[in-house]
Amino acid sequence: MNIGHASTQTGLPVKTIRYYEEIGLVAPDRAENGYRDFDAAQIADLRFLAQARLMGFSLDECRTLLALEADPSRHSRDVRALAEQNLVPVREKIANLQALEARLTVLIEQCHGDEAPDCAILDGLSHEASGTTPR
Amino acid sequence: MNIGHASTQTGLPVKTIRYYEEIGLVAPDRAENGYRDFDAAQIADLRFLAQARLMGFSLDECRTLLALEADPSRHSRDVRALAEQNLVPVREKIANLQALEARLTVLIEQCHGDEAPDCAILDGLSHEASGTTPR
DNA sequence: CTTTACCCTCCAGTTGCTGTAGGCTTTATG
DNA sequence: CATAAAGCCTACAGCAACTGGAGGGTAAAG
Repeated sequence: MNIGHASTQTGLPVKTIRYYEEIGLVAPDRAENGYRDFDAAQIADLRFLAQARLMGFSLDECRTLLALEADPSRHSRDVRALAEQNLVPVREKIANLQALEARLTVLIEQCHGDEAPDCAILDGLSHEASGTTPR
Repeated sequence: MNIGHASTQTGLPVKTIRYYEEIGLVAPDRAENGYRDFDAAQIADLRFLAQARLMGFSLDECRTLLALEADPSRHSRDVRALAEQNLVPVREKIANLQALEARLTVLIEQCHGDEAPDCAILDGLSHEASGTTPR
């Protein structure tokens, strides 16, 4: 199966598939004309990758997940640990974004949104906070 | 005020401040020894930038916001439009992350997390979905 | 006087792709 | 059968927004 077909089968853009090969996530054979040739197992891997990416796993985590999937002596505990690790930053991001959304919404509500230059949003950005420690 | 001091005053890492200069967001003077020299207005700009970044604005949007802040003939309507534009992807991201968190949580709950290889998470990644259209 | 702490510039790397250029191969159409 | 369109290939550049490191000058402290 050539790369275009693999793309329609997995939902991954052609470029992305080539990239995944480049970084060693899949290793398709090559036909005589140099075209990549994916077999069923590799298509399954690509689908797995697509799902794992959707679930927020990094490509590096995906690599680990693929290895776990291929390893019959794996422990589900290890997979679970990885998934739990992944959940932490997701929850953090949600919390941060919600806080952000709240602050922005308040600022927007306070801004008149008219011809005048006075603006609660600019004021908020100017006079708020300071003193977070830099690295 | 040299860059280290500017960093403690604004909470921005030294490297980031240099980067902001490189892309033209601030233009500090230079002392005779070549050190950057920030005045009060520039420190205020950096603080503004730090806040705006925290609020999720891109550096490009920050540039626009800084220009609006400096422009006495601005209309608060324009600022508000920008802030509202910014809110849309924030809300999208929240929704996506929440969906993600839900799916991941379910998978984790279903996974035994023991010595055995059977794993609901791997199964979920393998057998779920397909057929999203590639670009 | 030497150590330590800052400062400088320039270059490379990060993540996960995406776009473009230049050039084969295969397939469809006239 | 000739040509054109589609699909494949490689290789390089670029995106956001920094971060890290090398290599070297300057300034404040002991």
